[in-house]
Amino acid sequence: MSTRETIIQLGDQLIRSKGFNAFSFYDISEKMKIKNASVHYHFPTKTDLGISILEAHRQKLHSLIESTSTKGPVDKLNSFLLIYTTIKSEGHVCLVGSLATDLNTVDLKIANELKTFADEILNWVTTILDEGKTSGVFSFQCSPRTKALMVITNMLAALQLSRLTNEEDFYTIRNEVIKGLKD
Amino acid sequence: MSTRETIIQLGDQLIRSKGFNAFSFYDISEKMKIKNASVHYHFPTKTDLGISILEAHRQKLHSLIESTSTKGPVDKLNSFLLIYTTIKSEGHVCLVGSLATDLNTVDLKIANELKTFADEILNWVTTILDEGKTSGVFSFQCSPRTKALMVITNMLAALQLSRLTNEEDFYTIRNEVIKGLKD
DNA sequence: GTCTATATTCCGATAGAC
DNA sequence: GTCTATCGGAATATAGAC
Repeated sequence: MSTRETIIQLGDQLIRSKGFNAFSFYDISEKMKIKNASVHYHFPTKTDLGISILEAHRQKLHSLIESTSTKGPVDKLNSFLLIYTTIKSEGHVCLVGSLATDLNTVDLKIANELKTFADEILNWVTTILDEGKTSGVFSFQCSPRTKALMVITNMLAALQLSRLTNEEDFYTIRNEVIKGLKD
Repeated sequence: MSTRETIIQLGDQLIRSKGFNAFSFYDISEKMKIKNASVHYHFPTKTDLGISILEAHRQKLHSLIESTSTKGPVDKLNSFLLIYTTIKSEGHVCLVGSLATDLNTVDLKIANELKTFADEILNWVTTILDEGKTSGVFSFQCSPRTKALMVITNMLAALQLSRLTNEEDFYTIRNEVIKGLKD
């Protein structure tokens, strides 16, 4: 992996473990055994790094949407839920949740990129649920978009709340989300 | 209101608008037209202030639980949901969500106080849903505690996600939470 | 591309006068 | 209880050598 990619990866982990305002370029340089100034060579400002981290997440999402495009709604939803299970196994929170709580402190460019990312996630899940409802593998009363909002908020906050109440609560919520698609 | 109470109130708003690591004692002193050092007189460390803010929230919760104790489950649930609607009207996120994403950066005392607060919220909502299920005004398949986890995660993340997708999505989620208690 | 060195700003915290 | 003044540390960022 290139230096640039490593910085993005470490920055991503730091945002999701400590928050955007709590991590520093030194945190990254220290782990890579390079100097602070070297990180600035690749990303002049912290905002530049934030944007690149968001772009990497969007790219990864686009790849996942593409690679699961021929599968059924159940498989697609499992792919979506697996994102959160992976994050939980790392003990972190998701990028959207972490940056959403810091929204008023980040550069407008980051805020806008984050909004685009959130919209893309919402649109994907809405499409999955719509397909599933049409084909009959999912059953719910409200609109696919509203159900997508419910599913996403359950998973996003499951990562945050289960840090406080009980780690197992994440899986309790995850299982109930799945059950909630068959009523 | 006393100086101490004003500091707590402003600190609370700052945590929920900018996050714990992004606000400073100067932010508070500036708005109160006093000096940085005066804030430190009331709260020697930032951790001390964080603890007091959490204690104030717990106290407020206890008062709400007490004052609604004679009401029915529907009224109690509306009181719970009103907390989030009020926060939304201010454009902020909730204290639990804000501090949960910063959990790895705060003093252990704050983390423990936050966990207690989250447990108290979960226990209250669980009790409300249990009462409602027993009396028949609420209907759901899973356990009251699991349903409480679903409701809380929906509301907590609705504040965060609706900042990004659409402000109206908060109310969409809120209404769907209510509908979800009558299936 | 990475380094040393440094400029600049900001923050948490404290000492001591009033 | 609030003030002035300041210390010490940390973080973002840049200049210029290698």
